[in-house]
Amino acid sequence: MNELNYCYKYPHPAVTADCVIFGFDGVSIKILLIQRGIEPYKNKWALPGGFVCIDESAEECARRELEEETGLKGVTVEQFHTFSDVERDPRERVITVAHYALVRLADVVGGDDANAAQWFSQTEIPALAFDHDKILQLALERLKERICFEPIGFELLAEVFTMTELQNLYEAILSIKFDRRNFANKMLKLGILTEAEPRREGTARRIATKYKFNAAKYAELKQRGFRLEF
Amino acid sequence: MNELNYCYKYPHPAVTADCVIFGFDGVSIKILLIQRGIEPYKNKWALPGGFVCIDESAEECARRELEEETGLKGVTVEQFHTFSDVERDPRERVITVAHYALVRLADVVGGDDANAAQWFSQTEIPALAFDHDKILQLALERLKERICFEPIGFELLAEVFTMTELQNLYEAILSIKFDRRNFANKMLKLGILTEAEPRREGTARRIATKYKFNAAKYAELKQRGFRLEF
DNA sequence: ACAAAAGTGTTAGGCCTACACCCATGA
DNA sequence: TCATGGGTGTAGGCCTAACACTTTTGT
Repeated sequence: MNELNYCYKYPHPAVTADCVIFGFDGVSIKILLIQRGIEPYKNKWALPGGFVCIDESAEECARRELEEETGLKGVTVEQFHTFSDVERDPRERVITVAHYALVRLADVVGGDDANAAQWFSQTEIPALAFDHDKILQLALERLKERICFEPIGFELLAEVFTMTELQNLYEAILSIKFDRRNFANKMLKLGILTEAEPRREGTARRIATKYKFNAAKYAELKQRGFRLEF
Repeated sequence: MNELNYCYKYPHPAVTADCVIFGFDGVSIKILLIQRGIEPYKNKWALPGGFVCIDESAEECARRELEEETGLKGVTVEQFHTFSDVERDPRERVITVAHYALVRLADVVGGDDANAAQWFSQTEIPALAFDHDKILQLALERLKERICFEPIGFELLAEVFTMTELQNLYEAILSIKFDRRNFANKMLKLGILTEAEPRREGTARRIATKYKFNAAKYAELKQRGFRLEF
């Protein structure tokens, strides 16, 4: 079963799909890495991902590999760049379609098989296999750009969250501090948040108002040509 | 020379790089297509592009194919999406890294060999080979998004242009009408335009002021964290 | 002379930013 | 009681959008 059974008239590159998975712990952005069990780069940390099968799209591959390697199921991944430099992989020519996804930290079941999947803060990231450092850097840039124009941040928070949590998230991603009142005003004015529970009257002044992301309202606004900007 | 000399343990897809080339004739956006000389889809119109060689990146391939098929040299192309659906090509599994570029219409020398390269308005686009309709649609969307945040429009105009020409370009891409004065104010306030020639005094009131894009100033502003928005 | 293009300013409303004090809770 | 976090409003500046008339030139 080690034979070279698949033959072509011209050389073909191999194609992989890799995933940059972002999480948020309330303070900083985290990235999910796996430790490689095989050569090359054995024992090095790397982005989850693997070879695209002949009967699946890159996105399907990314989701499949993500589940196999980290236990994450049903994650919405989005491709952001294809890395096609010639010398990316010592074994053979490999082109990678890189994806990113935002997940709630709590959803990661932890390495359900031997694969060590682990969350890292941006400051703790070890040297990565292949050109995964480069892929990660670009993913971070895209995340910053994206969160200004699409309500992707909510995917990182619990379904119900406080304004402070949301602000912390924006501040962590963009590395900017916002004024508390201005942030809340701006965010509420967008009209895509709903108060999750009726505020309690009288007594509880200290308990923060809880919000939910209102996906239906966002979809409606977007259809009308509304452009989110932050 | 028809032998299958390149063999792998697992099946490999072929990878192509295709280009959506935009031009502007002063009124509408144009797209450069080539007529295919070979099967499949022989005689159909298609995006310029071709198979990525084993020793070149997707971007290098896009530029090479562009020159071979349309005579356009030294164009800056940018990838915008990778199309990896399984049934894209009847011959074999083909994954395409799609690129776009903006060029001045005048720069296209015209089909320098037998390849018929021709500009089409959006409304005249014929049925395209493969899934190139889909690729083109996405490129148009990206162009719209992009022009709001990056000064890419200038690549479509002559080096020196009038405010009206620039406005026509924005209106053509975004399908929006702007107020003449507001458009000019907003654009000038960005600080990335330079008057190209000193205005003539006295006599010529009717002759429009000519501008140039000031790339140096834009680079400087951008480095300071300035974000272009339109 | 007529049509087409270009030059020119103002106003009102909305949005952004910066900023300070009080109250409730938990340690 | 003290530190922390949350709730709340305003004023000034800037940007935006809406809007009309005049001049020049080419036909």
